[in-house]
Amino acid sequence: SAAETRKHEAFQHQTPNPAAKISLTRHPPKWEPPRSSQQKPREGRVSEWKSAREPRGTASPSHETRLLSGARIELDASKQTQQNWQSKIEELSRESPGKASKNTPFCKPCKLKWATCETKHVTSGPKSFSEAVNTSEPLTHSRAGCLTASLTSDSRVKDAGKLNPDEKVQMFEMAVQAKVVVLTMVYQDGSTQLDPEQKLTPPVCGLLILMKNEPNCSMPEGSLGPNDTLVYLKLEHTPAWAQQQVYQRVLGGVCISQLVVCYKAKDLLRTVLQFYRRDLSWKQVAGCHIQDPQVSGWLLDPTDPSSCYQDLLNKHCKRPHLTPALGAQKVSLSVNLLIIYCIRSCESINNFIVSAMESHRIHVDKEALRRTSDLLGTKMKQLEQEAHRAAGQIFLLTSNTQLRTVLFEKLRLHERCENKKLPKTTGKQQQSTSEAALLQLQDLHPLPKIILEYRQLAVNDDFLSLCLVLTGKEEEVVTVHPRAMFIPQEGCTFLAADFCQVELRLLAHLSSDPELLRIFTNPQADVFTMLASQWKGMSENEVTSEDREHAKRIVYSVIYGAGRERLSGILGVSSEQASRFQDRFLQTYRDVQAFIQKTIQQSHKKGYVLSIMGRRRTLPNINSPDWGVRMQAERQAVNFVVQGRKTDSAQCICFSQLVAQLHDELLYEVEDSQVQQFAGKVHPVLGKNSYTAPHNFYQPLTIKIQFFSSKTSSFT
DNA sequence: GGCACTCGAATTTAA
DNA sequence: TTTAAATTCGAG
Repeated sequence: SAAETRKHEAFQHQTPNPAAKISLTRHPPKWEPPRSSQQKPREGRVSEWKSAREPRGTASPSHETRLLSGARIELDASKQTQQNWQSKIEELSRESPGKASKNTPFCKPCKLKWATCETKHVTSGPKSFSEAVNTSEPLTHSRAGCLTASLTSDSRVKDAGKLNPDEKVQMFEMAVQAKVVVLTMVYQDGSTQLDPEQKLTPPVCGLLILMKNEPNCSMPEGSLGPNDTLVYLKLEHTPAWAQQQVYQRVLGGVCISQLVVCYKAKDLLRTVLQFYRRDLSWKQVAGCHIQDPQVSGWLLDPTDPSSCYQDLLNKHCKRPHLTPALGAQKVSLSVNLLIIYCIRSCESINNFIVSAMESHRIHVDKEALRRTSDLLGTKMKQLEQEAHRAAGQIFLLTSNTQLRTVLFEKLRLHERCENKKLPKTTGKQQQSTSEAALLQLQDLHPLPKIILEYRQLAVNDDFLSLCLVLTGKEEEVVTVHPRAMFIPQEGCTFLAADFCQVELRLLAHLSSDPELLRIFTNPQADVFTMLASQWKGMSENEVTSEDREHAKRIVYSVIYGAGRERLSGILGVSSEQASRFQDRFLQTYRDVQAFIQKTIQQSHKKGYVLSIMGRRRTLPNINSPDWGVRMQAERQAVNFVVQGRKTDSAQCICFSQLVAQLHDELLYEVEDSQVQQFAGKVHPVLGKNSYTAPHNFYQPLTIKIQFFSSKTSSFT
């Protein structure tokens, strides 16, 4: 489904620069992304990425392949999806040759089969989704027709398409008056959202809707109450009045007091948002109240969320359930959804935020992307050659297995650093090629440094600017701005809000440790530097980057409950030293230790822990007789209290189009006229144009701000 | 036997 | 040391 979501747009997440906390990217005037559907879609936007499609395992992949792997993967997936659908459709065509010969999917603009059409216009432009849908529409007719026949052979299922006007009116009234609406998407192959997930989700052809007026669970399984109605509604591109009503009913939040239940509601919302892109905006979806049994199941037991609907039933539904014929089975399944509703105990979180986010499209500055791509490609090629030279052999730089062989079997670097402890891999206890390991080795041989630099380009994308020294004929220093390559909608601005060191702030807030709190009184300072100076007892100027890194690692280790062995592996020091660091930290911040102990104690007593938003995590193993199992549960308890609320915070702030969420950073697209107002909502400090922190918090929600202008490529 | 695809294990990184 | 995601690579 992710591939489906992204198949029409080159869309890429960027990780934040730790220094840039809120940045605003103004819409560059020279770019005019096509907004109206009348405009011609931009052509060939992604075609030059074709070369990036390469089979895995190629010994010496082209550098385009290595670049910006996010985009490559998405396009790759898009092509795969098309080809697979193509073969699937052809398969279906063989089943009914008469009709299907006309249905071979053609790429409309160039009249070629999808599989042979190399031009990517199918995958670009605002109309792409509907085009894709329309292309397979004849198929929808034939298959859905047969499906409808099998559904409507059950007299209880009404086909909305075959109702006479009076019945339609009746149905509409039912939809409005129903106390509960339960629904599921029906796919072209006759499966529904309740069936186990398939490798490739087939196109949606309609909805099966149960309008229930007796929302009790005492009905015999599979039977409808006298006032209940079951309707099959075909998904059509032009919203008919009935559909409009239903979707309004379902999505518009018209009757908020009434309940809509849908298993995997996010997929439904996303499908509807994409299908009715022109008629519906995310804002209309924002108010809907959908209960999602999948989410409820996860909330009830986050450790072991049921993988499919059947799992969920087996786990939470005590009744034995029958397996009747197809039509009846659908009824039974829908009714079972109601059973789940009856035993529900948690309020569903806002699926719509995620579905709106997943349906959103971001335009990319194709030229800038290509330039950057070439630039990074050149640099990486150089590094690759350097690495091969340093190693004395050709190997794949991205393969840790191959790198391990070169570093430790060929060069035997580990034998030359007996005084240092090199990290081992968690599983097999092999020599690690992680960053920590390479840092230890970098003075012994040129190769580790080259790999580190290479990984910075290939793996780490958490930079906003980077200087490249191209050692070609001339040396050249270039600055790259990955964020400048993404274009907001016209009249809009990207606004990125990044919580600064949320975990540490939350730890300070929860433990009320005076020393830790003191660190946050100075909003300008770097917390980890201050932390290092505080617990190592040196002045801030004396703190080296190594000290700072140690401080950072220790914070996380303490939060997650690492032992000294693990910590020594992370820091690259002896376990005695690691143990001393840890003791020192806990002595400096005594209330932190007290908080951790209190949390563990309470989890033992109650069997669960709560996040600040009141979300509960049950810990079945917290009183296990097995020491290892119990300790793991204790670590999970502390971890959930501190970490489990980042997600909660993300759910709290949503007044505008949330475009992406990455860990503790939220990216919004905001209308220019509302930027200031919105920034004020995200960050009260910005709204007041003052840096005074709100005094009712220990700053756990402080967000630093930075404006980034893509015009001048600079920060303010 | 070659080739494409899928899956799971192992490794690495981020927060 | 937790959770989540991305990637390689061998096996089917």
